[in-house]
Amino acid sequence: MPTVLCVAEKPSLAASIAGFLSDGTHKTRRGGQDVHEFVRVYDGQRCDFKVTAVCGHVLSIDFPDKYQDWDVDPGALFDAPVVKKEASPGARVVSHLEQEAKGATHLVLWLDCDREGENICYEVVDACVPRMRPPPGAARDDYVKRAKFSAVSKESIERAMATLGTPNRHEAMAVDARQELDLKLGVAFTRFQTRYFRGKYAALDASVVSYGPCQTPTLNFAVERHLDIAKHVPEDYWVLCVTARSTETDEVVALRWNRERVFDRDAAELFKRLVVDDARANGVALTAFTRTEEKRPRPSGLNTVEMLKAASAGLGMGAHAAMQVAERLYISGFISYPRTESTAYPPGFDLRGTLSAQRHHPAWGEHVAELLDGGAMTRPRGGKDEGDHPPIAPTRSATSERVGGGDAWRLYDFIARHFIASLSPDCAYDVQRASFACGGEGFAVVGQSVIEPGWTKMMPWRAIEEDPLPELTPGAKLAIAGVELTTSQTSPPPYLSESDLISLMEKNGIGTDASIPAHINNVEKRGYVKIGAGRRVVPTDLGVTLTRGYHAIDPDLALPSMRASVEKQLDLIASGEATHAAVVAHALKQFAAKFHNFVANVDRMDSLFEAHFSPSASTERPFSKCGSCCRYLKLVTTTPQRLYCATQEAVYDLPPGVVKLYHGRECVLCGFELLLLTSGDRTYPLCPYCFNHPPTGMGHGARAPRRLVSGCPHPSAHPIVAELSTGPCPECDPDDDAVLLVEPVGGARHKLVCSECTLLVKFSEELTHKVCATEYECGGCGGPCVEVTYKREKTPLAGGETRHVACVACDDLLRSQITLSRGRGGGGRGRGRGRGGRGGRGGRGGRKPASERDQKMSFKEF
DNA sequence: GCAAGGTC
Repeated sequence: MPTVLCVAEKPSLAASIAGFLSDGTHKTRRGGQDVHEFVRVYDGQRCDFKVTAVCGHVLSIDFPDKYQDWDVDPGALFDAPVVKKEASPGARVVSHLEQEAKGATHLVLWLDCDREGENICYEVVDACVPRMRPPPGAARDDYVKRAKFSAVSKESIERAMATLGTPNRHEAMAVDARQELDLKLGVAFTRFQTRYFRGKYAALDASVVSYGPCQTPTLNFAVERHLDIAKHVPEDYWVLCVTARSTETDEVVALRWNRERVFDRDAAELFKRLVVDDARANGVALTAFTRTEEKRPRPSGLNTVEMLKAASAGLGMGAHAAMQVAERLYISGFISYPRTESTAYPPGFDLRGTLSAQRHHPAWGEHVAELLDGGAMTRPRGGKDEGDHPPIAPTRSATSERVGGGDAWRLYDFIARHFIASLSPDCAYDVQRASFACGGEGFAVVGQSVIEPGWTKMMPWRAIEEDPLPELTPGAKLAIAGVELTTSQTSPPPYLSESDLISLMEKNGIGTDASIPAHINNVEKRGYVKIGAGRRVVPTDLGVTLTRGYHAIDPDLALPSMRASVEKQLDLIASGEATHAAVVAHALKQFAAKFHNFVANVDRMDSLFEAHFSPSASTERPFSKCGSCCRYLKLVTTTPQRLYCATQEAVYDLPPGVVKLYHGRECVLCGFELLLLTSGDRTYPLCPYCFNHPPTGMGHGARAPRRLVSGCPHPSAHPIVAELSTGPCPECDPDDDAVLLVEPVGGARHKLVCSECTLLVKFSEELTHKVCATEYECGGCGGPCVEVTYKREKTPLAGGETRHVACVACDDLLRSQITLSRGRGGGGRGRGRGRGGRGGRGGRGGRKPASERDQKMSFKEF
């Protein structure tokens, strides 16, 4: 008799399928993998049927042995071959398939109907076909068939059996491509990072510094929130709290201010006065009062992701742990298959039967009986049937003792309550909304009272809070009971909850319902995050440092968008629009380029690591203010010297030289505290942010912003330079945009230095107190004037006057007091720019760049 | 020692 071998993706499915196809007459041969046997007509003749299963993927991809050595250049992995090996050799799945395929005439593939299932089809085919004995002359497509089912129900399985097709090679190839790309990208980066950082930082106690296209974006979500918290600057705000008393019932209600809050104290006090005055004279006017019946809809069916979110947020169970508990409940027969994307039950699902099983439960049996007998039972709301498995439901009634108490009971309790709730009526409640006006300000208050609790009886934590408003008549006046101005500060957002993280991952296509818990577990295991109180995900120093590093080198490495773009390319393979080879080659080329760029610029991540993991971290001291978070930057004095923002994990390189604070002055562009850089015998203003991120639009036309000579790297067009500028350097080529600057040194300010050449213009040290740039133009030559302040006792001006505004080129007095010389100049130019920090900030301030002023003057005129 | 995806 011909033999039909059926292979499902998991043992539970094999049992269900055998049950449906044999009408329960199958016999089960137990073993490592169960085989269910029966006789049934196939293709017009009676056949022996054998239904068995694999356990997910049979094979898994890896590098050949010679690439297992970590001494191999990780960059070479992108071009390395890949091999498929048995996924779990201990399970002996391949030999089981070979054994059962021996002599079989037909193979029917019952793998899950998704891309991964399509790929497993071919893994099964490769193991089985060589051992089969197909009918003579039959083509492969005639004896290897794919069953496509949209639900695990008798109808759907029978329909699949009647409409067998062939496996989809394109979809399988898309999975092959994903496997190869994930492997190469992940392993190359992981090996490189691990070796690089572990060798370098003794304080880093991580055995593996892993990278992965899913785990890294997962970490990135947690770090993004961490940085939002770190850069939060508390802001004072004021809230007008008004309580009114109903003159009819004497009840007091607290009104909510329509402005909610204001950030200006004077404004808040003004509003308060207006309200107090009007309230005293006229009371509070009720401008509107409405009453509406609203519904809180019952839940739809429970899928895996929703279950994990609820377990984490409501039960305090980690996603990974919850999944393990769910699996145990499933194996023990208490709940249905816990891995599903569907939130709607398939048409044939026996909802009433499943509910009936709970009729005598001590905790909720009464409610269930009401639903069943009182005709109140409904279908779950909306939802989507993804065709994989029905939503998660209890399969039999159980008590805490029966399931083993603890987490198993808490999860079972939740699943059962959710299921019963989804079949219960919606919750109906009455909402009362009242609007008030007083002193030109609007106020509102909302109350609610339950009409019919419906499903919330089963899930009391989601019940409507009873909080009705007193009966109010529109047009009524209320007496004021109190007006108070309360002040508070804005607070940062909380750390991401695990439940939020799961939502973000799902929304951004990071991982699947089955792998999301694994990724979260991964980043925790690797020491990138810690799960804090309330299951909030708090990144560690290592996690923050790595993520900030990726952002400094190539943000794509950490952002979820990279995964999304790869998925798009894989879709092209699945739809047959592109070949596996073309897509893999293209993506590998991109990845390899990213890898080499990462290696070339890894020192940017290094700077961040040093701050946390090297002994030099202790030598940092608070120095100048960060314009971004308003906290102090730390000056790291080890070469190359740099400023480090601990709250934002940003590093700002500084050029060589001695840095000092510039009288607490701030850069008008970015708000960073300005520094004075002394290099050689000159001192220049320096903005640490603009030095690393030269302001755009501050250059001259298409030319990049220039940097000043003698070690000062600041763009000459920057407003702080313009502020000190006294006009073009008379010695330099006008095209060089060289400007004479007042040397910004505290105390004796009596030198002008050229921004490009080594020219020094010194005012008499004996007479001069200080020299400043001004906006005045010289009446003679049209050039800028300087303001000279003479020492009181030495002033050459009549009447003891000390201020003298004049032009250095035209004014005889000034010309007699200056000497020109050549300075030593400073060191070389600053190091490369563009490390750490954030993108540029908008805003343009200060005066016109010095070079734009229409000024012609030659040295001879001096 | 390394990824992500199945599943137990």
